[in-house]
Amino acid sequence: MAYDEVFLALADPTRRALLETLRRGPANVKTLAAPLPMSRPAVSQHLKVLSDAGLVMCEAEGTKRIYAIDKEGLAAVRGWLDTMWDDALDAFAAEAHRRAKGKLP
Amino acid sequence: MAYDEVFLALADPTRRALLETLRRGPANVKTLAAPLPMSRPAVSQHLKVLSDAGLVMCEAEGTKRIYAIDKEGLAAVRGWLDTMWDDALDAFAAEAHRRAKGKLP
DNA sequence: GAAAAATGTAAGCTGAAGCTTACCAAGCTT
DNA sequence: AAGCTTGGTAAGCTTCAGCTTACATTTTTC
Repeated sequence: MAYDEVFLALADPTRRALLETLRRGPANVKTLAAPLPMSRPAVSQHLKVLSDAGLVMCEAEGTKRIYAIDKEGLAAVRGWLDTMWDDALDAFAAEAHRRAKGKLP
Repeated sequence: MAYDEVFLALADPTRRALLETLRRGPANVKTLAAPLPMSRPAVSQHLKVLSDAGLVMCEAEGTKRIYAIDKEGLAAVRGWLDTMWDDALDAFAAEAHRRAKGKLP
């Protein structure tokens, strides 16, 4: 799993807006592009980035492409954050203990 | 809270590497820069981005600046992801229900 | 107080991300 | 089958992120 792709995908506000729309359920490209202040091809490009990152998946339905959130990508980010969070808590506790024991600031 | 800054900060592999080092406890700039394949000023710039995003905090100690993980930034990202996750689960369940009830694919 | 250590900042370069327009492909509709 | 709808892709432009070198600043040390 490439964290680089996932975080880079999440770094763009337009792509996060797309995800927030898809939060409520699947949608096709035209619907997704409608409220956004940019051209439809731009939205297609954003969707490709999200798709490559594993954050959304696509299913053809006639001429339409129905996009939906792919939980795998989100799970990966959650895992990374959880590890970071737990270790940071441990390090924080250890640091506090070290300070309380040794040199008081 | 500016998600833009946080996600943009996390999008860079060097900055994630810095966070993974800080996971194990606070460190100064020289120590953080040592294993990285770039100049020390570059690392300083990365630390500024992380700091602006609220992901790390800094404390002066003599001429040294001790950087440490700031849990607030991480918490913000976790919150965003959790909301996304929960809503995506609901939407997924609703979609499955809709399909099972109405037109079977 | 002069030299050294640690670090932030400015200026400049390079590559890549994001947008647009134009074009192409595939499926409905009549 | 001719035309409309939907949407992916290519080429080109512009802006910005990230790196480097050079310089300024602050605190410690001798």
